[in-house]
Amino acid sequence: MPENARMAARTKTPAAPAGSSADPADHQPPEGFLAEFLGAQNAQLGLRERKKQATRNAIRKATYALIEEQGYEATTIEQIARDADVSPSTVFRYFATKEDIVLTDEYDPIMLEVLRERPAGEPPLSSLRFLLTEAVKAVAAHEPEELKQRSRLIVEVPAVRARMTETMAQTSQALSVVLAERTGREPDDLDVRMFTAAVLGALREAMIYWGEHEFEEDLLTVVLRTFDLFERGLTL
Amino acid sequence: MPENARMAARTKTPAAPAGSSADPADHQPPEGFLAEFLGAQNAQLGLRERKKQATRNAIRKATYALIEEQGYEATTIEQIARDADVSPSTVFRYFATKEDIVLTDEYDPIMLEVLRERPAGEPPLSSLRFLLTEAVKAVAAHEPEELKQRSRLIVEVPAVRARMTETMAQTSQALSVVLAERTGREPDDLDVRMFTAAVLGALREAMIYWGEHEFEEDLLTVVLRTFDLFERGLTL
DNA sequence: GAAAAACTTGACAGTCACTCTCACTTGAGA
DNA sequence: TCTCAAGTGAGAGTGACTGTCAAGTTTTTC
Repeated sequence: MPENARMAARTKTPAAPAGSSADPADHQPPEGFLAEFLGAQNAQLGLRERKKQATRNAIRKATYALIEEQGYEATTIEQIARDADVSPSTVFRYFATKEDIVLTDEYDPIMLEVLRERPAGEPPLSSLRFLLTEAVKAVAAHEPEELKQRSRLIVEVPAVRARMTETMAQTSQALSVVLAERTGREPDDLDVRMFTAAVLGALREAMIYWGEHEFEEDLLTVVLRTFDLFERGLTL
Repeated sequence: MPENARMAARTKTPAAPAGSSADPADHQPPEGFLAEFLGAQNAQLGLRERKKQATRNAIRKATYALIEEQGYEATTIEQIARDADVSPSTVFRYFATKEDIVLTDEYDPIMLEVLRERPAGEPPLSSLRFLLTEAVKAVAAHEPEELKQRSRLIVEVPAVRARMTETMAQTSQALSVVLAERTGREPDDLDVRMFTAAVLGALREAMIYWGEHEFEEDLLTVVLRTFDLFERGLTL
């Protein structure tokens, strides 16, 4: 069920055959290298860990289905638990809040890793541009439907939006630490923190805009516009 | 985390008469013109309205006192209601969420008014700089203790921080509309929205930084640093 | 391969923010 | 003074979330 999506991501790259890599991976990795990290993980994991993954996915899948059918507010944890064949306690063991069931993704640690490996002199803004456009590409390719449903919820349900903002703020913090390191500053340098917060704040807005406008444009396009604006020094 | 899908329900805020600044009740010190608006309001209001103000203040006061003494989480609505001499129902009539009791301020409509009256050609960034530094000055002068306690809560209590972020996002939206108007764009122009979101995102970070560092610097100083960063084109 | 250790789960009871309804009171205006 | 709208308290929910404990299940150890 949920595994197929995961497996598909692992073996995918439908455009370019996996075995014979036509491109010698210069600095522009093939479509969504981020996604590969994900699949690579549950290769040879213990039974316990695999079961956990399955439960997690079952909960998320049940949640998305229920919300699709009856809306966010009307969907209770009890219903989710029933449909996912677990107890309500278990749902809360996997997700701290109801919003998290919808929002949680696990790209963060990967992004940090990738950020650390960017060329030494690269300007922070360029690093972020690379990171975030790649992330968007990966998500858009990996789970396009979830992405839209999630955006819809972010626009419509204040609690979900608030929770997303909070997780973005956490991401911002983590990115700041690495950026500070890369530019030789204290880990909690105010300028770096404000810079990162500004970028992520603008991206949040871009994402909401995208959802409000019924996904007319590509999300990637909107994100690129964000970075263009920053590259112009944020002059209006 | 509780669901706060309501909000917006409250906020009546009288429509700030633009020219009628002839206030007979002038018991408020003239620091920061923003503060004046506030005092001017409950001058000659009906008994009903004055009672409402009193109730509102009683609730806030009780809340701050209880939190001071036993912490945010440990403070329940029931306790607040008891101390403020009202029923729990009434507390919720005045504040949509528990967080709002701590956060609510009514500067927003004033800021919009002031923004509209800024000189025509002024660059958006300068307008925002003026607005927000004035707002900070006003709050710092008007209720310095609340400001600190609030900042402490914002740093320590995720729910409060999330709620503040959400209200800042609303402010951002409102400011964007006016800024768009002033620069001759569509009301929901993406660039303007991203710009405003970036500025407010950075300010949020600055405020948290200020709280995390035990208020070593002036809040105003930190805010000015934010605008300086933007004026330098956000180059790190 | 069995027993111990470590982890995961469901059941259950409880707390608390928040909603809704309804009868009652109080201030405003005629 | 009378009338009506607005504000209030009481009370009965709902549902997210927490904590605890006994009963499984997987992993580790000998």
